[in-house]
Amino acid sequence: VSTSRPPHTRHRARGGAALSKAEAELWQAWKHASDSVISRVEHDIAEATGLSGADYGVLSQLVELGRGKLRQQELADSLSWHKSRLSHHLSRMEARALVRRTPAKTNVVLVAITASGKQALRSARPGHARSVRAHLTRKVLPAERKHCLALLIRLDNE
Amino acid sequence: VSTSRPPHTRHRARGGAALSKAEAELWQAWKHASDSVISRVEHDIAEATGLSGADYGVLSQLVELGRGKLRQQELADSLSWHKSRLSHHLSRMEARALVRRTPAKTNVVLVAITASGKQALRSARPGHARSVRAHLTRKVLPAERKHCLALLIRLDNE
DNA sequence: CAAGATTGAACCCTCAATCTTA
DNA sequence: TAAGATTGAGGGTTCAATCTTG
Repeated sequence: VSTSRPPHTRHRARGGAALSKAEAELWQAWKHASDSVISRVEHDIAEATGLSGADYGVLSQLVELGRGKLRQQELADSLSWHKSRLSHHLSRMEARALVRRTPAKTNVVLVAITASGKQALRSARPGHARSVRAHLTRKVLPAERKHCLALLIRLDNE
Repeated sequence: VSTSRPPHTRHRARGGAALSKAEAELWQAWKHASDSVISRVEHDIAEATGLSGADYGVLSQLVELGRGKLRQQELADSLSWHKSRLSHHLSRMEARALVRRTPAKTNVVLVAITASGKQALRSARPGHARSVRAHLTRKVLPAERKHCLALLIRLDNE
């Protein structure tokens, strides 16, 4: 009915040969796991505090990387976000008074967490920690932790 | 990444104690890796064929799970998608003639891949396989593959 | 010109409400 | 009522174009 079912793709993985069963399995597992861990944590935070995962990431980078303030571009880099994504997002966060933008020297914009941003972050932290533990760190056994970290870093690079 | 942890938040180490350095490290690595692997693959597919990762997932489930057709609900389950996400997405795909929806017996809608959907999928497959290999499967060493798969499944469950 | 930032259009996803039919 | 599906609103993300200033 459809395209040819790949009959024997097992022995040689040439340029565009179909994924082997093992490869497809790994890919599916990766898609599902990466999707579900992140979205569970984000769901937990949002439910408890009204902050999205993105909001939480912005606020915590501001306090942990800067001491409450960062240049916008530096913030974008630390989050691996496109600058326009950050720009749009900060507009929304600014409207909610979580951050404030102030033009600085030349071409640069400083982003600062506000008092209510700090408050929101403070009250979100415990739940965030609980959620990360429940959905990620508790499920990675101590024995595999180091190895797992190395793999994740390898996957992120290049 | 500076890490001055307020010492006075430590003694209340109930459920919500701040993440340890190791935990935070794992969480950051997870966020970055899961984000970048998926988005690299999606970017590659989109660039080569104009299909999004979501499009590709829908089309391949249709041919691999059904034989070109599936009940909408079943399709949603297999993708772990909310039904409304699938409904919206199918509307867009239907407008591009990649799939066709036909109401069946009772309350059920059958989703079928069209000829051009098959064509699009066929031409996207080799690039998809190359991309998945480049960004995921080749980076997981043979020795760690099995272990990695088990971890991913563990993370997805519960 | 280049770097930093913004904007608007188009697309995507979630949530809650709704429609339809058994 | 319940299951299957749709709809609309509202955020969120990307891309390309634009603005601004050194």
